[in-house]
Amino acid sequence: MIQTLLADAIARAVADAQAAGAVPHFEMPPVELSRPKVPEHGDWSSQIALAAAKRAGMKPRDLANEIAGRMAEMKEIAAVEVAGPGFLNFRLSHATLTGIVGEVQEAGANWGRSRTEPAERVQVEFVSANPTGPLHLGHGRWAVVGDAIATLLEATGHRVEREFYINDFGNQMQLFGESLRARYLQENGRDADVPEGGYQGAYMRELAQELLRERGAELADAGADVFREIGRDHMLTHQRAVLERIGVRFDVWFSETELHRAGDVTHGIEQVKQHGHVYEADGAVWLRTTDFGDDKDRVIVRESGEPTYFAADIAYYLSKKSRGFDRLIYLWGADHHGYVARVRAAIQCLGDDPGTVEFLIGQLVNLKRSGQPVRMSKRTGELVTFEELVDEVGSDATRYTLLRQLSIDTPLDFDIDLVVQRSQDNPVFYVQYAHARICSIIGYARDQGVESAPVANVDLERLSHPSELELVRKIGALPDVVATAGRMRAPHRLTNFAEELAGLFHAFYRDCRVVTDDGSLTQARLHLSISTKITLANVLAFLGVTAPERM
RNA sequence: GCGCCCGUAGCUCAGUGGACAGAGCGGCGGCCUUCUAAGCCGCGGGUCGGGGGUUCGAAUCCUCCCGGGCGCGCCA
Repeated sequence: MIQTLLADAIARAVADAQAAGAVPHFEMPPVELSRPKVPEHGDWSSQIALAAAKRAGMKPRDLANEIAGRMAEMKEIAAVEVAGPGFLNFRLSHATLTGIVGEVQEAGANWGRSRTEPAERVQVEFVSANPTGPLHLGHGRWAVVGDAIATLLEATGHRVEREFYINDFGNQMQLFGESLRARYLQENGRDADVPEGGYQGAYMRELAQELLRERGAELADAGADVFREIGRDHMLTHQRAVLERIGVRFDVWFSETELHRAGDVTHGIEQVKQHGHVYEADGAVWLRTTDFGDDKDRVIVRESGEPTYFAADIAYYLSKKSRGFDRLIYLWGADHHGYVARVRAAIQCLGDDPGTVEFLIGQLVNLKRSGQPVRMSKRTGELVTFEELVDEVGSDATRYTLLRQLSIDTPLDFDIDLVVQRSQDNPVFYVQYAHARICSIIGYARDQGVESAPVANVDLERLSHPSELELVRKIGALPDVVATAGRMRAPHRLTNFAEELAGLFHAFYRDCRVVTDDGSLTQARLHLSISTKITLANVLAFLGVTAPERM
């Protein structure tokens, strides 16, 4: 890759200058290359001279000049200049630049992927909803984001497992079972009331009707826990189906109840006791999480002898740990951020390194319709489910919108009316349109009897128009963009890239006609189009969005 | 009160300590006998919430203040 080549060359130039006595010896900071915003600053730029000037005891510009003088001969570089306070600006040779078009085609579907050393085995846990109701938009956001982060990690060379933690234990589940039983009895014409604080939503009635269709009246005498189990399974099936529809698949569905049944929670409590940090007070068992920065200590076994949810969290962590991952990523909603400190503290109470565990906290989603907030409340049943949203909006637009502009730190406004519009308000179509347009051009060329020649036989150096070269530069940036997006767990960088790339393609389309009488130019532009198509398709694939051939 | 997050154009938001802070939308005005007008071009628009500090250099890091979101159970 170009930037590693340049970085190595810079390091070598510094070493040469030191050997020649032109530059004193000093410890080199890491060499970073970036793409300047303005074309006048070249294709790649490095601030190494500014960063190292102090250590070298030289003026930045002098140091930069020493480096530049030793790199001018490189065949990949057309020019290297020192600019501003001491930036090194590199302009690639025409052959190197246009050669990117060939690189892309060689890589094909792998264009944009890279390796990270060391490669890690990573688990990403996300969504992790209660099976007491349908998924809502918040869950949908985490589903899409978690999946995209997992995909990015895979694209940068890591091995990833996606896991859904099923919160199917405790009072809420019991209440859910009782509520379902009441609805079922009502459907059978019996007298029953949904308990105080129970689940009133319309979906509970539908679920009861579903049971009636499947099982008739045979459950009339069954207890709440039977309904709890059956209801749980039905809700999970529904949740899984919606997730499938937006292309999110989990490798593991992990049940909290199973954790209890297998004795792992009890075992986990024993294990944490062995590390100290545990004491008894007020009849309960506490973990001294304040030893590791938590606000207050936390109960792990209640006065009643029941383990707390937190105890299950510890057991769950131990389960993850026992499965041998190098890194654990938890993706939680903002409403759970208060738990980060205690889980992290618990990990330290177990003597483990919290550095291998990441907690990504995402902000909430405000659903709007024509600018007006849509109220969502599970209890009253007045809610827009994620499924209804996908019905109305479609998978591509849903995914894209949820991934876009998503530093997950920012609350997201999701306006249904804007998202369903097939217009400029909706960037997903802008990007998809560029892809479809390219397909159309390739089809047109074929109709004109122009088939693309093997890229090795094409004179890519015929590409010279500014719009062509800008497009090539953008295409060449994909591996770097993917690597950064993965490292920063920031999939929205890919939507930004996709929109910029689409924009540059449209500019190219405006300025440069692909199919002309000039045979070699036609081939060069056709291959530029093909490489753009590959790049767009790969980005969209990383985002889980389709790349249509026609629109 | 304490903790975490946020505050960038009228709106929604990009911006990994670097060069004059960007995009889309909205507003106005142009471009289809030529490869998809779901497109392109032009015009406007900013005390990067505010004050201090660190740095050769700050929207970015530190600190205080203002404004907003979320969280602070032996619930899950």
